This record gives sequence, C-alpha cells and structure tokens, in this order.
Amino acid sequence: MRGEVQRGELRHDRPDDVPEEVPDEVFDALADPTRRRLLDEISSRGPISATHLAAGFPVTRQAVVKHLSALSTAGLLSSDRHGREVLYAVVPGRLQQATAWLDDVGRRWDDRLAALVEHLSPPPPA
Amino acid sequence: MRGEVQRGELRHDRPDDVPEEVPDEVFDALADPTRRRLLDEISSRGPISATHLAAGFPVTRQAVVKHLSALSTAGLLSSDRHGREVLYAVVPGRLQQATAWLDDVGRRWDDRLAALVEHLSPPPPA
DNA sequence: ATAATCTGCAACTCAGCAGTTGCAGATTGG
DNA sequence: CCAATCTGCAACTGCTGAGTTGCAGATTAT
Repeated sequence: MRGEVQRGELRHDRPDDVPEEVPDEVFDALADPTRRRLLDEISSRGPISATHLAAGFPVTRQAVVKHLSALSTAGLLSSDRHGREVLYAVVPGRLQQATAWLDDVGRRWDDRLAALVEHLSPPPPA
Repeated sequence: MRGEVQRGELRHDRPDDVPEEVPDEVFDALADPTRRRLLDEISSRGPISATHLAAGFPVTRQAVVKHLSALSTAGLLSSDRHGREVLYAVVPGRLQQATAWLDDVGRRWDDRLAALVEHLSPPPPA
C-alpha cells in the first residue's frame, strides 16, 4: 500500500478565499512573545516611541519597529507622529475580536457537553 | 556615527526564564489558521480521529497529526485511544487562559484612558 | 490467515520570519 | 551652522515550522 489516500476535499461549502471568519493577522501578531511584551509595555506606559521601547528589550530598534509594524497591521496599535518621533498606542477594541472567537469555540463546546449530559441523564423519577 | 547604541538592558526585574506570566504555547498553537480551523471542527463535530479530520482538510494526515500534537501540548485538546483510533476532544478551560491575558491588556488600557480623561476634564463650574 | 485501516516515527524540502548591519533622510538643540 | 537624535529603507543571515514522502507496527474485519 503506497501513498495513503489522504488529502480529501472539504466537506464544508466555504469558499477558498474565506476559510474562516476570524481575524487572521490578530492571532498572527499575538503569536510572538516579544510582540505580546510590547503590547504589555505600551498598555502600561502609555504612548511611546520605538526607540524608547527598544531600550527595554534585548533586541535592536529595527526588530522592535518590525514588531510594531506587525501589531499596527493587525489593528492592535495606532501610530501618531509628534515632531521627529512616532508614538505608538494601543487600540483596545481590536482585542475583543480575538476573544470573541475564543469564546465562540468554548461556548460551542460547552453546548455540546450540555446536550450530551441532557441526553444521557433522563429526568429523575418524581 | 556607526552602529547606533541600541540593545539596552531590561528595566523590569523579571528573571530571564520567566519573561511573562502568559501561556506561551497556547498563543503559539492558536497562531496557525489550520490549527484554529481544526479546533473549530472538533468543537462542532465532537471527538474525532486525525484521519477523519484530515479528510476535510487540504493537507495530509501527517500534517493534521502534527497540528493536533501542538494543540495537545498547549493543553487545548485531549486525546483518548478507542481501539485502533485516537479521538481528539476540546479542553475548553484552557481557552480562558488566553482570554485572560487579552482581557488584562485591554482592561489596563481602558484604565489608562479613564485616568487620563479624569485628569484632563476638571469638574464643570457650578 | 490475510487484507484493509489507523496510527506513529523519521528524514527531507522549502518558505517565511525574526533579527541583524549599514546607511540615508528628517528633525530638534546648542 | 553643526552635531545629536530619531526614523526609515534595503539587503543579508539563520532558524524554525509547515508540509511532504516512505515505511513499519498495531488493530479490526472478512
């Protein structure tokens, strides 16, 4: 037996370009530990420049800038230019999109379990 | 000027091996779109084997197995062997750890904004 | 027993991303 | 004006992770 017939076609009728209604870049941005620490710092210290942030991190300023760009692309940060420096700030509403998906999965699973319990345990004799 | 004095030392006194109190593997597991779709499927269809899942995905069974392993390592899935097949199920409690961090950052930022508004707007003249 | 399934391990390829260095443009301060 | 500072762009390196193929062991069905 060679080659195992794997790689079937999808059963769901989602179009290929809309595989899920989930904020893709958001999770991607949150995946990196350094990016999460940056979000952490900014949320604590308030609007701050890349150079100032980099002073507190073990990586170069350029690396920090790339991470901030990723976070901005995901809509988690906003950047405003003040004079010669650029201050980054948190956009809190965007975080809810991530939690929404997590809650959805969790709730769906809870519903499954609840339905299962309901099905397995008939009402006690009165 | 060559070399820019970047790469400063951390200002926080966190030890290096405990950079953050955040579920690292969880975010790492949630970073991949395929893994999120797998979680999605399992939460909808209930306990299911890797082979069955792979039939609905455009990748090989092995790839699915690797993703399921990552999700299990993160504590998001549990696996039970029934006969010759292994059924994967969602562990919903673990998802709350991820949402907890997101909520923390969001709430902290909201507090900052609230304090700022409080400070900038003195009580109106009576 | 034998064929069909399902799982698991190992080695390999390949693209992407984190991080780096180097330099040039723009802005503030003395 | 000149020096210091902050930002931005581009090219390069290195590693990790997603996905693959190939095969072997275990379990069920005929």
